[in-house]
Amino acid sequence: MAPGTRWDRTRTSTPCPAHGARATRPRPKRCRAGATRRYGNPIMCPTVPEKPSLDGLEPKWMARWEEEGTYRFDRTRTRAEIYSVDTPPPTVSGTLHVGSAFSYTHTDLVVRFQRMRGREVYYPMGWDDNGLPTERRVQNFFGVACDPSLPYDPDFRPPQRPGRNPVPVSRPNFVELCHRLTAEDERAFEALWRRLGLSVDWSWTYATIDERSQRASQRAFLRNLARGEAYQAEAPTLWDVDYRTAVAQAEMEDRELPGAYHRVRFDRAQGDGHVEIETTRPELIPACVALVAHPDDARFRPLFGTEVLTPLFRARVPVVAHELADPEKGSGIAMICTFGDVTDVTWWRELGLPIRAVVQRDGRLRPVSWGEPGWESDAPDQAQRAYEALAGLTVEQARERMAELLREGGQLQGEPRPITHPVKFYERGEHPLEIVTSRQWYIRNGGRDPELRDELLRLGKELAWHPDFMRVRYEDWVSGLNGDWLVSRQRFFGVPFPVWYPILDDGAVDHDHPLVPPQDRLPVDPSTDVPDGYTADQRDRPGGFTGDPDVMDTWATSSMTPQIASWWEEDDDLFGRLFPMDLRPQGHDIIRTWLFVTVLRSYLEQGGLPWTNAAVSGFIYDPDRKKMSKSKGNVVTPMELLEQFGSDGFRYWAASGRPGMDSTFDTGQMRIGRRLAIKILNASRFVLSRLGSDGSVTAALDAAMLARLAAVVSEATSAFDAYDYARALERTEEFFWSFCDDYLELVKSRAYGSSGEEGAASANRALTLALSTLLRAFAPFLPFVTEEVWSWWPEAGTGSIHRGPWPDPALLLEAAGADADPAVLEAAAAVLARVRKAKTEARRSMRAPVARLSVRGSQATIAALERARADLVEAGNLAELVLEAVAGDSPQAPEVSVELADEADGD
RNA sequence: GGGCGCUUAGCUCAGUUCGGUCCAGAGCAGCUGUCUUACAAGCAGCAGGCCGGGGGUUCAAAUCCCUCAGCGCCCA
Repeated sequence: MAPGTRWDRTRTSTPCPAHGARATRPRPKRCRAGATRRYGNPIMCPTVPEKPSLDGLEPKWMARWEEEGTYRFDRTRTRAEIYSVDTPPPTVSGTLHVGSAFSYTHTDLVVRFQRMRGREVYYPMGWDDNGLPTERRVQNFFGVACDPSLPYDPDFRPPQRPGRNPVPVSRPNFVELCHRLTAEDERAFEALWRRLGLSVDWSWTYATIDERSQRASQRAFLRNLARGEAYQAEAPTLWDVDYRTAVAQAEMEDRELPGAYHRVRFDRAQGDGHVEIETTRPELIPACVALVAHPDDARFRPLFGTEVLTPLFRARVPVVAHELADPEKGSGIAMICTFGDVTDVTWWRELGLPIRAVVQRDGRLRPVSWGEPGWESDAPDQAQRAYEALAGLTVEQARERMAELLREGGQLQGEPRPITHPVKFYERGEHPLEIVTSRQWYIRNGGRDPELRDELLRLGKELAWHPDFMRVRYEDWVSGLNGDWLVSRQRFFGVPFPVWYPILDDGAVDHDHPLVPPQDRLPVDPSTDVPDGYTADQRDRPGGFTGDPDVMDTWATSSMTPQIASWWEEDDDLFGRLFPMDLRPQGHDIIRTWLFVTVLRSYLEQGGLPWTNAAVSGFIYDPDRKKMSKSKGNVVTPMELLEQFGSDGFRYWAASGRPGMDSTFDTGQMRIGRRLAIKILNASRFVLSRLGSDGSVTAALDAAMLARLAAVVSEATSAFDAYDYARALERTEEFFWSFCDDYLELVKSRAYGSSGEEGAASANRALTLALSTLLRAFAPFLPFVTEEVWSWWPEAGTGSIHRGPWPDPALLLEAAGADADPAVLEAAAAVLARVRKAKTEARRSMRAPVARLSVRGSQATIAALERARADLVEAGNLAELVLEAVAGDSPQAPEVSVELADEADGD
């Protein structure tokens, strides 16, 4: 909607809260100040269907919104007018999950509200197709495996159906297959999102592996490098042996696993005696570099500074002291290996121990020559014989074998003692993580830098969290970081590091002087592109260069989505209008990963927050409080639900999940949502199909209803302003049902003209105003049915409800008039309820006539009822209504007595 | 082991900021009626709970404090 059309005028010179501002047949003489009458003469409305239905609404309006560009973003608006959303790009290789549709709906609710409030919404979609999930899916789907040593085959075709053994393919071929499969996945996602009614402007869609994203990711990395925020280091690294890649702290998780304490004897090197340690990883004895005990532990104090001999391998290792050694654990003294766990890394680093690594990157023990430098032994031949039995085995196999060897040598005390203990895993992995030493890229994240950490904590306080308590998770995570962010991944489908290394004349790679491209060359692929000053034939030759073989952690790209979506460094004008963005919606499970790294990158690059609001959605559980998962077989695809309950029904359920709260998967709620949508159709048909003459609001009952509605709108608005869409829906819905059950029943006869033209005009005015208001208040939740009804309006065709203005309580109060009193409606509804009750108890129809209804109540109540007398009489089908005020203030409910007419007289 | 959240009717949940007149609520399911000129996919009514347990503060607690238990998530 361009500025200067309908809604603008609505808000300025000629407010017409009912609908558009353009009146077809204005009757100025009946207009009160500021209220243009729209429907002068009775208009029978041919656009209202005889039998309204929800069927087919989704395809109809999906297509219309696309055609008309309803959700198109107008980039000429200023930053203050724009509401920009950093949509979390869904992982397209993942399953289309009910939980995703749930949380993406939450974003859309807020977005639609903001759009109706007049903000120009920038709501793009992105696809996260970069990374491991895609690689795995491609491997399984096509039956291939990436072998980076192979050359590109331009004629490659994947097997018709995946064979037993994967077909090796080159990296470029593999990447092609990744693109091919993700393109299909993206189509399925887009179809779902459109059907769900997300008001995305699809012309701004991006993918985390597309060229612009790669450029942004590489550009940010080069800038981090130039500022010293990115660095490479040769360091112990968490390593997944199945995926053959390094893993960051954020991707690691603990799992409880059975294990066993092996009590192993180490002989003292000087003099007699021995020391017994307990270990769950005896296979690492050849990697043992020291024994460690707590400095205060009197049992071991005499040993500090002495040496012991490792069993079987007879390597001399020192006994050292460190506070992290737990006197309560095992025998109180532990072996330090390079590396069995993260504590070993700490000890190794802080105690300055040597490295004796045995686990290679495939998770097997590597060959070692005992007696050589680094592998000294008092008995090299014996050590070598023992080790030959282990080399080449996996760590699990080696553990078994080692236990046998120790048992044979008499160095195992007793039998292994089974325990359960937490073991570190890559979150997607199947085997425990190993720790290997390798050269990797890191980005500083405050884990080793208190000043940076404090800045990040400060930003966490600056960010508006919805709900607020989610901030704590961020703060806990930032405070608990103990190392920089490892961003290298030894994978294939990802954004490569834009870096090459010179190869010296002796063939050694000079990692200390990386070659980087100028930023205007980005994106580059160092495996095919050539650094400036070199030629292609110098690749991997002495005196030439070699490309960095790794790709970046997917989070290294995903952390840049605010910059990518805002066209950072690509379109400065646009960036200035979008950044920092207004909203980041996301799940609470990825606060530590996504939200955190995004704040980090934005701080490093822009010096501040990437967005002002973070809205956190909860999870979906099945009714047994179990997390829904594919393995439990309780997953329903979202598309099935949308088809069964309608998109509006599904959205109703999603909208009832309060921000940040986990919700139960509940098709009952979806059915209620669908019923609400049907009710809206029917009530709207009643109001619109027989629009009579429309005047000003003169009846007290009508004014009361509008005043009450104004209060509801105010409440819904402030709830939405606080991102509490669930409360906004609840309040609107509560009003709507009583509007239908009480007000509509009370006003029905008068609207039909039973009490003359003025009464009917007042009723029609109030009805159309209320309907227009309710439709717009429901529009964010139920975009399809509200749009459908909006289109029935006689002047429809001029615009979408979703570009209409959010209801304004002031206009409702103005229409209601100064002396509007909500108590009139309340009192009348309460009395009507008593009449219904009497009829129900007498098992009579609701139409059954009442001979006499008498009400005794306080002055105020009786006065209120008096003002609704005629409506009450007609709604209750009363022959006689006696209202009697009792003196004094009686706060009790009025006494109501109902005398039904004889059955013969009425029905 | 630490942090956070949750626990209200058979089920799903409001209400807890800031204690009192929404304080014990809604919807669903159940039961009983009712074809009413927008809607039987509707409407009306009925019944359902010592607000997780215990203790405390207060004239007054679902609401504030302490404690215990169960469930869930995050982190060690």
